[in-house]
Amino acid sequence: MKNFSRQREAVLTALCSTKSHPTAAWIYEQARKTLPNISLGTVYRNLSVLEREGIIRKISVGDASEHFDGDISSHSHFYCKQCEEITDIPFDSTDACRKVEQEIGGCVEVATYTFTGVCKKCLLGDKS
Amino acid sequence: MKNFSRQREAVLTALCSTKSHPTAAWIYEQARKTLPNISLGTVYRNLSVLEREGIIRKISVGDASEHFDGDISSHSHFYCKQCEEITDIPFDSTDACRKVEQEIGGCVEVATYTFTGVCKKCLLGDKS
DNA sequence: TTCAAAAGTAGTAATGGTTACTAATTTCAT
DNA sequence: ATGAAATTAGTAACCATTACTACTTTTGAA
Repeated sequence: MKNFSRQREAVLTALCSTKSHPTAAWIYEQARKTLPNISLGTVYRNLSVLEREGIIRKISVGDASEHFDGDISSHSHFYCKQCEEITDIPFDSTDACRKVEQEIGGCVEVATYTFTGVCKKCLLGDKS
Repeated sequence: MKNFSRQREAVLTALCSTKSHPTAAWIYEQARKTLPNISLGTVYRNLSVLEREGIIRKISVGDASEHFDGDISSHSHFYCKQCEEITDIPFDSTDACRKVEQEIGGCVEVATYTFTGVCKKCLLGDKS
């Protein structure tokens, strides 16, 4: 375990405290509760470092901003385009990664499965 | 087949003329060859309309800008983070979509599988 | 045909997420 | 301790995308 700065620790702690796949802005707000002077740039830089180190993951669902995930185990995501929530799906992609590596003769580091649609809650609650 | 405006037609033609999963900027440059006065905003608006209609698809690989795909058949993508090229993988997700729908009790409209890593060309050409 | 409503457009301004920069602070190996 | 390397707060800049506006084109019913 590396010796993280207080700021990096706060960013990681905030991210790992939730399953909501938050944005940098959300993590910034959380981290400010323990480090009121932390800056947004620091949050972005540490998220970038943590992702490069393979400690966290970045998720792009197609909306305005990037989301992050403290859970790096192989799983997938469902994005509800109505309520904009991202939920985990227990769908492993490890086998597919090996297959794709053979297919392309390259090296696959990360697989991102994103299912987009409308969640149960929104389907029921919304008469549109 | 709808009756598209010349601009919308040019955007769709440009996108369908390549397998490179281009950005809005690239499509804009292509469309300008036939419609020199087309504006970037028009390209964005038409891409957005075409996507909403299900005629094209938007792809987020995690880099700075969105990419688009004129091929809406079910397939996956490999993104080389070194040369930043996006290539097609013949990996169907239809069955997985049905599974996920049962899993969450919602409705899945699109599945995006993105494999990220380093492609064969970059692995061989680069001694890093 | 005619003409008003609807749809689409070019050009430009504004937005907002993210990155870059700078001077100051902290960390850490010697 | 001490100097180099890493990190930070704060702010400015970047740039992909969206919003806005006045104008043009299309459409469809009378």
